[in-house]
Amino acid sequence: MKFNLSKAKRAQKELRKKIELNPLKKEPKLVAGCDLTFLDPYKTPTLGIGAFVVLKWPELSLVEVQWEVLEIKIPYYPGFLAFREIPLLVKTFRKLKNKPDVVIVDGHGIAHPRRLGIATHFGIVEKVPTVGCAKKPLYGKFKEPCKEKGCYEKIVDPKTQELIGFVLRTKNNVKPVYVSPGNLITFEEVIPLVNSLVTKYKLPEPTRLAHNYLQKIRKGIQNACNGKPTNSDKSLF
DNA sequence: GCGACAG
DNA sequence: ATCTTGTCGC
Repeated sequence: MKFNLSKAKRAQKELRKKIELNPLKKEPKLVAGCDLTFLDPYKTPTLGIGAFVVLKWPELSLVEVQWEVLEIKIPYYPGFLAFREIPLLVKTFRKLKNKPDVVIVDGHGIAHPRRLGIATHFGIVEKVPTVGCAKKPLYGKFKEPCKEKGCYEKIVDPKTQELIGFVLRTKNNVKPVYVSPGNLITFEEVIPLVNSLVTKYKLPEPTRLAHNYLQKIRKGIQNACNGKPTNSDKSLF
C-alpha cells in the first residue's frame, strides 16, 4: 500500500495541536542524540539502522549507546521525513535504560511548513523534550549569520512572519546549522543548549557521535553479509 | 508555471 | 541518506 501524502498532511495538522513549547522542567542531566543510516538509501524498502547515544550534561561523557534495525518501507518526501524515520527512532529510543532529559534530532523541529519536523513529531510521540538540528534548510526565510562561531539569525515563516527557528554558526567560517524547538522546550533555550553541545566540530556532540557509531555498525553488518576483508585475509600474505 | 525541497 | 582521496583554504 502506497504512502498517502494528503492523509499524512492531515495527521500533521492534527498533531500540531499537541505542540507544547514550554521551558524544560529542570536543568538537563542527560542529553541524547540520534541518527539513522541505510544499507541502500536509494531503494524503497531498505534496511535502516538507528542509534541513540546518551551523554551526561554538561561534561558530555558517554553514558549509553543503543542501536536497532528495521525495514523502512516509506520513501523520503521533503516535509514528511518523520513518517519514514520515526518507527525506527522509537524502537531504538525505547531500549534506553537512561532516559534523557532532552533529545537532539537530526532534522528540523517546528521550522517546517506545518510545524511538524521530525524533532517535533518524535517529541510529541515520546513525550520527551526535543530540539531539531538540521544541516540544511527546509522551510522559512532568514539572513546569513555573520561568519563567527556563535552568530545566529532568526528563521521566520514567510507566510505569517512567525519565528520558527534559528540559523546558527557553530564554527568560524563553516556552514551553519538550522536549530528549532521540537517539543517541550522554548526558543530561548535551544541556542544556549546547542552551543553547550558543540566542541571541536560543527555538529553538536550527541548528533555527531550517533552518526559515527552508525557508520561503524553499518560497515560491520555489511561485511558480515558480503565477503569481508579481515585480518585473517592479510595474514595469508 | 517555476523552483525549492530535512534525511 | 551511499559510493570515495586527496586537496585547498582558514
